[in-house]
Amino acid sequence: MPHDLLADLAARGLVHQSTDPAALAGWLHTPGRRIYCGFDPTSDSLHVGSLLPLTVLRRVARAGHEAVALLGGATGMIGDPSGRSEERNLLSAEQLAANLEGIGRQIRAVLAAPGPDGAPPTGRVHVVDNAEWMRGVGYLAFLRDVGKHVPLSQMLAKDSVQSRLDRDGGLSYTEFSYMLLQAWDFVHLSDQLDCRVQFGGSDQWGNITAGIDLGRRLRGRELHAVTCPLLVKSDGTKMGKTASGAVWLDPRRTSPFRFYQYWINLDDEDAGRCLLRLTELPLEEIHALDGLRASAPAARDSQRRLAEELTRLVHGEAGLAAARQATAILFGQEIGGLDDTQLAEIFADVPSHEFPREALAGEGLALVEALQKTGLAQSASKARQTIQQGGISVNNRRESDVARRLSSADLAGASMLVLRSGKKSYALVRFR
RNA sequence: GGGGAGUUUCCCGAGCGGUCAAAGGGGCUUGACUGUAAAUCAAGUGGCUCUGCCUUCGCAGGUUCGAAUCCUGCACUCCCCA
Repeated sequence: MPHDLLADLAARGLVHQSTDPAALAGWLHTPGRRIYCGFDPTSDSLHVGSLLPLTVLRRVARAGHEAVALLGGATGMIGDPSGRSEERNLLSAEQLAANLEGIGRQIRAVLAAPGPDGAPPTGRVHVVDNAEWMRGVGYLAFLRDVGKHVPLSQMLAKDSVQSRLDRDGGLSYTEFSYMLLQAWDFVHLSDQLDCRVQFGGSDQWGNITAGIDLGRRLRGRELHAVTCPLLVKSDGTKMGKTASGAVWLDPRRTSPFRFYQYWINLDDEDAGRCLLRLTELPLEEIHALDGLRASAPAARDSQRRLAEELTRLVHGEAGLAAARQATAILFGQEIGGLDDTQLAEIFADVPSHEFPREALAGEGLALVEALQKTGLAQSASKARQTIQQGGISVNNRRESDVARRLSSADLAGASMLVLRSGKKSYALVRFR
């Protein structure tokens, strides 16, 4: 277990900027210190992008300190303009409540999950919602107690404000005020929990320093900031984005299998960086994996290890087992000998289409039609072309006959069969 | 307000009145190679009851045996001058 939190973060490339390192190290010298990081309730699930700050909170709790996860129940009413090019749409109260409930549950689960050593973080974990203390604050009181102590020149100088003012859309007074709320959160948490460090993505620097300034002015207290670099892939795109959308932590949005596959598919450089930044594997082990990646890239040990660690962290052992099983079947040979329940489970997140049982009788169901109905091919013409090019498989066995018809002999389970286009696009066909 | 240029199939972009479903590039799909990678190479890329048929070239009309290509009107975009 790393005892020196800052050194561990730095070694893993997790520090982008920080306030005075010496003072920070001095404060952290005492065990049991509290460090907080905020999470925006913009959706009812976190996605891969939030994994970075979340795992940092785990590191905090593993290093003998206490992690404070702040849910933006109040700030979520406003919307953070940082890193945004346009004004945010306000969330409805119901939506906000659902989002808080969803991400709160995820945060607690991830922070309580066992690490690679089998043990969960030892440090205490606090999950708080800033609506708890903001709800009762009146506008006039806030302006007098907080706003009065924040110079407009400093607010205007923030990058997040500047970049928006330079744009056509500008930003509203509401979003402009966001940083005051976050600043007050920091001061409040320093009052209540003696929490003196705020951690966040590099885009949060402006908001965090606003809190530091406020703490100095209101309390004469020294607060600290640590930001991490934004997690981007080597091709410059955001981590966690795929062609089909974001990779979510919620298994209903992104199945454990697809979550696992996301990491498996990272290129070498990204896999190495993610091992370092997102997993809790010891540095020696990560360096060993770096070596293997250089000497035997084809083995893809890094990707596999990364996918295993993160899938276990987010979806538990059961989720990891399901993802592995699905992977073995999907990337294995011919599919067969499985029952419908297993098939349905493995292909849970794959598009499916149901045909009446009679479709299999007589001359059977045209493969072209099945491909079209399942959405694997956009039209019959495309379906034929793909078959001719050798891109279509039935139960993982390549099929090159354009006139192929499916019959009951093609069923992989009692009433299902599996179609595949190319290497990775699957569809489940059910007959009832 | 005056003058000019333009609107093409997912995007950019070429298109002689017939041989244009429409050059080329990008993207995307599939294959080969491979590491479920990258790069590279190859094929495909409007639809269908597919050696043919139908629908597409801003919109609506017209000329013509025949138009994305010519004419008229309308809409929108861009540039220059006031």
